[in-house]
Amino acid sequence: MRIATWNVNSIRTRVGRTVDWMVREDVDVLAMQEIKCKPEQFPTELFEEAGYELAIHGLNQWNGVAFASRLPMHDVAHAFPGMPGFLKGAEGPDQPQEARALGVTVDGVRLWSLYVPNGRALGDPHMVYKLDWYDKLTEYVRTETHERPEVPLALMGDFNVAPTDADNGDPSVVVGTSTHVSPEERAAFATLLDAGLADTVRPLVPTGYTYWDYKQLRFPRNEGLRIDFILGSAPFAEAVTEASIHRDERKGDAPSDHVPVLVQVDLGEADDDLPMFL
DNA sequence: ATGCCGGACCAGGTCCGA
Repeated sequence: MRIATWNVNSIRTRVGRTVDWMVREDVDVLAMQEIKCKPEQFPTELFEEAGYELAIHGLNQWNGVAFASRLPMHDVAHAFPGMPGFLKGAEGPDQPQEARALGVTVDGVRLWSLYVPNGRALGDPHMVYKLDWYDKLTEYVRTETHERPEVPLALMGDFNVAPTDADNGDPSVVVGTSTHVSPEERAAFATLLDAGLADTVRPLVPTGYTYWDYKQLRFPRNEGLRIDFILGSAPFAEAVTEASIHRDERKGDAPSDHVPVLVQVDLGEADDDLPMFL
């Protein structure tokens, strides 16, 4: 199974190149972020013509997550348990949830398309929200991997953290003043992994970024960030046989500022002729 | 660098992103 994630930064603007890439790369399941539309506005036709069905979670022009899959999707969830909400000008629990998470099960694999809050600035209430979001996501992963350790689980999406200095090639993103690289955000990301996930791409793709700012010639200068990940529980991560970051998708007309990240997962199939009797 | 791009709203100006 070939599984990918892509922050498309408006699916209505990017539908052509998104479907073209999926067909070219033989993608079975794509997790999208920042679709920036409601389900009734989603351009479904090109996906369906290419043989994909859709699961869409969008509330307005902000955020929005979706899946396109060639295989049937089950158990669709519009939030993970305990997922925080956020309301501008208000703090505290029980605020309305934004469209930042979508869960589906495909071929026995639990998949999430996640758009982690940006944080906006160090000290901004939105940063408190971001860190709380990480806390609650971590708690979900702990519970899930403890209760169902045999179920392959993958968190895919835009995590809005560059976990190490090697993941930050943007000279304007500086530890001490910038979001995405602060010790608190990096600790939150590390704690999420400690809950039972592995970065499935890094071991196979040791360098490269997944995002370049539109401004300041960041892409031609290759001054980007690696903030888009496919994080897998043990049974998922052990089944990853290939991984790639598709830098070329940042080129050409009207690209997203993010590029897709793809893994090949070879999970044991019931019809395999493996020597199970051993 | 707090908005130099780019998208959504929807008609000129604001909000948002990392």
